[in-house]
Amino acid sequence: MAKPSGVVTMADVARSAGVSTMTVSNVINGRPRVGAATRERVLAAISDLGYQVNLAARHLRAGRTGVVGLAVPELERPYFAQLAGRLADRFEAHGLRIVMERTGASREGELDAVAFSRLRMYDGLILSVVDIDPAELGQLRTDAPVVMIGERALPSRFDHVMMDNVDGARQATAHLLATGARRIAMLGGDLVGSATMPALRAQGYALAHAEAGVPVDPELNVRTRFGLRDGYQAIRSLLEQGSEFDAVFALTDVVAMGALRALADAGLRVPGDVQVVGFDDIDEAAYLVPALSTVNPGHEELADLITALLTAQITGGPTGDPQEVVVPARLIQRGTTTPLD
Amino acid sequence: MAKPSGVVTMADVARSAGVSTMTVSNVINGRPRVGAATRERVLAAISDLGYQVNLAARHLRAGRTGVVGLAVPELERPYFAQLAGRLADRFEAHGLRIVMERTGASREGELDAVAFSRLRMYDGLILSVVDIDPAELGQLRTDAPVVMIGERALPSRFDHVMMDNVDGARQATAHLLATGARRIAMLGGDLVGSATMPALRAQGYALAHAEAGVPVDPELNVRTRFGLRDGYQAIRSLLEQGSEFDAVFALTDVVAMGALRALADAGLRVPGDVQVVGFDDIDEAAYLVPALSTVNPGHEELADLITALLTAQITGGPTGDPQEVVVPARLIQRGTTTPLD
DNA sequence: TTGAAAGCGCTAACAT
DNA sequence: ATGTTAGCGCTTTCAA
Repeated sequence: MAKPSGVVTMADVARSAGVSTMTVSNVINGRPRVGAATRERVLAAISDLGYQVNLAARHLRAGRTGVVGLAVPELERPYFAQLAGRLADRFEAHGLRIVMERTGASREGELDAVAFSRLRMYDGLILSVVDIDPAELGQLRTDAPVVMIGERALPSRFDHVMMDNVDGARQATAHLLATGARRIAMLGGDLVGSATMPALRAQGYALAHAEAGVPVDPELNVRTRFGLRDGYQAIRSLLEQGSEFDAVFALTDVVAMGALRALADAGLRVPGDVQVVGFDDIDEAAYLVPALSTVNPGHEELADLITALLTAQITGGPTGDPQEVVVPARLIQRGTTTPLD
Repeated sequence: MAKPSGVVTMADVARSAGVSTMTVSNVINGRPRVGAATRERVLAAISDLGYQVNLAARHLRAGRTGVVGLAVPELERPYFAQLAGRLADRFEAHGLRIVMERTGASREGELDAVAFSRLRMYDGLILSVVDIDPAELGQLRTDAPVVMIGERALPSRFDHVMMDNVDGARQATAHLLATGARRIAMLGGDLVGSATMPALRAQGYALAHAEAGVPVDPELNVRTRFGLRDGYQAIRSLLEQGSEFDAVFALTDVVAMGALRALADAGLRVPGDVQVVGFDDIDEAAYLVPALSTVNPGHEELADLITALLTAQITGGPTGDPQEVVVPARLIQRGTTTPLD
């Protein structure tokens, strides 16, 4: 029977089986030196009492949880949700579980909520950095396994896996230009910043223009957030202010989805009147009608690298110099752009 | 300076500030009886040393972590990702953080991975039950705050928040029938089971048919999983086997998206040739072209209820009889169905 | 207002 | 093969 409190401890099991807590611990953790008869008795007592290990206690003592944290800006962004699924598959193979939490895309969220304390509940952390300042990275615990993902950050002492934002955006824009587009609206870009996702993708956009000798019209960039509604509104405002454009480069597929809806509402045909390219190659992109042309940032490679780097840190401790890896991106042509022949 | 290990404990801070660990604890937890000067000194030492509380230790001793677990079948399913976002907003207002993990939709995952042990790391758990057996529910720790979500389960001693799967599906199907559809393909339904989501939604489908006096043709139900590709394949197989249908009830919006793509590939127009209704009202539904008619399961009410029930348990202990609440669903008519005039 | 002592449940290290 | 001792870092008494 359970104690009045309802919580059964290892000591209760030990008492009930007539052994020491150490023996119970050995049985639970599958350690070898336990007699068969004793093991049976302990197992019986465990199922009798409905005992479950207290992970907090184990963690406190053993210093590991078997849990890897994944901290992302928003839980509901398909890109991150799908990344989480891929990572969960991979880490499972290493006996580790992924748990996902959100930072709110704020410096505060990224530092305070995740790095400062929660880290202690994880064996390792995968942190999607959006708004953090490289200087503040120094505040993170030095010895905890961390892999950063996301935009290019200044050199830090953490492993860092990145997609090729600039080149991906360059490919997308170049394709649009090659098919004859000359006035390409950009949804969500940042033409002035430097190391954030919106800035990097805008750089690729500008680069493709430069390579093609086509001037960039800043009026065609709409600063916006990255929800469905944001993409919708961006097209609306472009239309309302009378801007002319023959193509759209949306900084994310989600924004592209919002844009496609707004274009349809305005009676503009895709790709006949306006071509559209997104970025991220989320699962939904291939299933839209017409299917969304987009940039695949290298999902599998990213997930493989993140897993390899973090498990190496977890099992091997600090692994020399921090790695900084960029995974190549590639354009996926689908129905929202005109094929080149 | 940190100890050689790199881990700064409360004792280090206490030593550095010339106080006891108890005073440090009091400062950190904002407890009243601490002198202003002492508080300053402690705070200075904390930021000096880069101290962070060890949540495992706190949890072990105090039994709380400030973390609420959300265990769902798949991290990447938009319905759950969007639910997570809503819950995170609400729990934040209570000073609690949501972390999300997956069960893999298996009994084993739901019981073993989540309920049995991980629960010990959370102040409370929101568990999406898919495959669990009510009998096994008895094995869960009695005293931990738990709210179950999802399908109708047999009475248990846990609070349980449900959407109205049967009535939602009934509304969707009834609308299709009212607009003249007579052969409604069902994607993902389970015509024989009883208390799972596929079975409940299939019951609503059958109920609407019965009410309209239209027979159900079991050949029009395609058993399938709930990914985009699954919806796509389901339509393909229906088409290949020559089944005729004038409407589609997809058990989830994601399946509906896959179906829409397959219909377009087959040259069938929506809603002209085939009407389509989904279920879940995920954010994407409103932005598809044409926009997806679907069933809104009451997102905000569900999130409000879950939050209220769980925070009540966390702050107030066991709250008498377990609640079982069903939130009404409502049909959202959009572009994939023919409007009734 | 502050501190000392005790112990949460578990496991590493060392007996036996 | 099993038990004993000690202590992970924190917070709850209770005392000063």
